[in-house]
Amino acid sequence: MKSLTRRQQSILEFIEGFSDDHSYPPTIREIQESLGISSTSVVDYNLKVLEQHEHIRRNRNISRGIELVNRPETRRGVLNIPIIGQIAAGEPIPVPDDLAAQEFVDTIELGGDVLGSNTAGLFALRVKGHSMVDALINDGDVIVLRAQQVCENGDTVAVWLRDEAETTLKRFYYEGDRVRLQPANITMDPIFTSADNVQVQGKLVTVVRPAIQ
Amino acid sequence: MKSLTRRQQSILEFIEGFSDDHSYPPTIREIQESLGISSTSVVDYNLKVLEQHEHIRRNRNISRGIELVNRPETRRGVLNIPIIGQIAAGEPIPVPDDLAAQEFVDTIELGGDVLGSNTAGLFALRVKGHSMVDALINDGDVIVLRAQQVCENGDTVAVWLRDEAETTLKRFYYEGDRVRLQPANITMDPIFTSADNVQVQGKLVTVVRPAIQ
DNA sequence: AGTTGACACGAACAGATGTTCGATACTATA
DNA sequence: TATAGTATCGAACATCTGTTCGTGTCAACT
Repeated sequence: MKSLTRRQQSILEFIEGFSDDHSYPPTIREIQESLGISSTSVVDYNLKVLEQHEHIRRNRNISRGIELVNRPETRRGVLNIPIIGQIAAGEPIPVPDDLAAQEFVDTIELGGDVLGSNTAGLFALRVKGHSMVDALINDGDVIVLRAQQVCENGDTVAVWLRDEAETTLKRFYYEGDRVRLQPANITMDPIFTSADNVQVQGKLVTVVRPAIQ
Repeated sequence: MKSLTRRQQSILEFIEGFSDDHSYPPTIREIQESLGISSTSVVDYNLKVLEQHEHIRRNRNISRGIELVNRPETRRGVLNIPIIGQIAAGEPIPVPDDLAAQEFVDTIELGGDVLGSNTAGLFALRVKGHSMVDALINDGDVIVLRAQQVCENGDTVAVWLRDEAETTLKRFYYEGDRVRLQPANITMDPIFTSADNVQVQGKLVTVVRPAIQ
């Protein structure tokens, strides 16, 4: 690949800088004036070169139709999970539907490496109280769940225990007609209950204990 | 704050979606046509409302001059913390200097909202073993530390206990000539030791239990 | 000298785009 | 009913903006 002219390089850099400052790319004339180029056609010419070298992509007849390719900042991979409510032992788990009308939702920002591959249907809850120490989860922790009503053996899930009227977070195992709920803390004993007493609300994906100051 | 009209909400969502698909915001007419609105002035009217509610910022007489505010994806503040090693009860804590020669370091990607304001000198360690259940930290968790040799009362710190030759993670309290190390798990008892037996290695900032599949 | 290709220049055109204005419909309230 | 506030509509206007075209410069090569 042929290397870029000084002018082409500075145009590329300007586009990057401009896109960072604003949330949109520059127009041809903005490039022209900022770099002191005498004509828009010069910018156009060099943009065509940059396009051939696949540094940018252009959408014709579209204002500001310049897209940067290979832009690391453009890479997805950072997700904002909405924290849609709290989770406490004695309360049912809020589910994503509840946030339909909500305007301002707190979010937690996590990289894709933390969340794993499947990032669909994720939501987060802030844990209130010390009821989940057996899952090694502290007061104030944020847990990220995937909304689902069924799960596989071995999944760590948030379940609502109907008889006990409480929420808990355990590993889930079908064992014949009953269910074994195994705490993550290996020093603690499992609880057994009937299958129709447990209502799976979501599968645990990640736990975050945010900024301890 | 007054809540948004259905139309205003869909306009906002369209701008977000459009900005994600392309790397630039839509024009007023693109909003109009995509949402089946009869006139550009309606879009303009509603954009003004969105601007007053500070959902967007507008640059006048500028094509595609719509900037999304509070756009988490646009915010900087995503940090890659290097995971420089493991932490286990029986081993000293690796410190950032050790990674001088390292080329390939695993990292963990966290948003600024998780890390708090001071993000200088952060590094991460993967926890090996169940020796830190008393700090509600599981095998496989990643802890983010700030490298420092001193700390204040109440800080949760990673310390090396010389006599016991082990690493632990506790809240730290000077008490006269001795030190009280308090587990995060409220059901467990503190340990007391002399001040010169404890060597502070870093202050705990965040704990992450990555992707439980 | 002549040719070629890369790059630049200036001007003009056509369409894209933000803005504005007058008018209308709807709703809640006095 | 009258009034005010909100939301919508259609049209026109003034720029903004991408594109194109003819021309010019310069270095490399024949």
